[in-house]
Amino acid sequence: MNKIKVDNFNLKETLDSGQFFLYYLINDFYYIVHLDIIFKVKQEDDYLLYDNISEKDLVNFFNLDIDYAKIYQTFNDKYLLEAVNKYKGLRMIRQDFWQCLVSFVCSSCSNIPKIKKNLELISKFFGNKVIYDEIEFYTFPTVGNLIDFDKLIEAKTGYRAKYLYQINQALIENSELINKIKNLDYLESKKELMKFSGIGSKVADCICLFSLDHLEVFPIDVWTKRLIEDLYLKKEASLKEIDFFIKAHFKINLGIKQQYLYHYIRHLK
DNA sequence: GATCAGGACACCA
DNA sequence: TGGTGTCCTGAT
Repeated sequence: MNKIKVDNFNLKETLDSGQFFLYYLINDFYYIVHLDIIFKVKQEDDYLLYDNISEKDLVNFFNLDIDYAKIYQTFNDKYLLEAVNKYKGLRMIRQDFWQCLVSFVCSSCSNIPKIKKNLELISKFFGNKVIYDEIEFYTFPTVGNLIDFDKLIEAKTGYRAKYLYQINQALIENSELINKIKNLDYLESKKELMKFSGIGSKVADCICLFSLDHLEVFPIDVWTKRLIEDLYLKKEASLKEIDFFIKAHFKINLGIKQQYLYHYIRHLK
């Protein structure tokens, strides 16, 4: 078992914050499905115990090389401070682009348990079976493998099945597209993503933030819209007004602030 | 059964 | 640029 010291990191809050879905808590370890590898990790105070992943990849996955103490200094209002007080160590996960894309196409008009179920079934139907610690897992299917429409329906993805199928086909036909999108700036990559059916503004923003390192993106869904309206504006507002407020008020580290506020508001209920 | 949801799209004005 | 109906599924 490997061990690494961490600062400002909380494994549980990070995984449970609705940014990443394919993980399982078994015997105190989180087993994480990251493309074609399954690794496990457990937190003991300021240490992570981990196995089946290199230190470099672990640090990369959990963004452990980012100095969150500095970021917390930019938290500029009482709700952010309350949030960081409660959920200190919640970090952005640096996800794989493809796994992230599939996850957030599934997320439209859905909820976390259902997205998990969709992804588990997609892995089961299109991924490979792996036995790890005598437990059966399925890897996440690689790009181009979602070629059976009926199985996508069986994975309970509903009307999103055709979106997944079409996007997968498009990526087979244009193998350079992913690399191209990865190298564009935020607005350009968002524009490219939104050319796909099934990816609108919010889903594109999530993909940009969670897998393309565009950390200044603040995705606006009904939860974040509601929280800006309820906590800050004290009135209903259009998406445009909300967007304007967010940039003017939060200024920097928008993606990370969004994550803290989102987590905070979801646990108020 | 009916309604609603962490959204997108097509169509309309 | 903004408003409405429809799309699968699962929970209530």
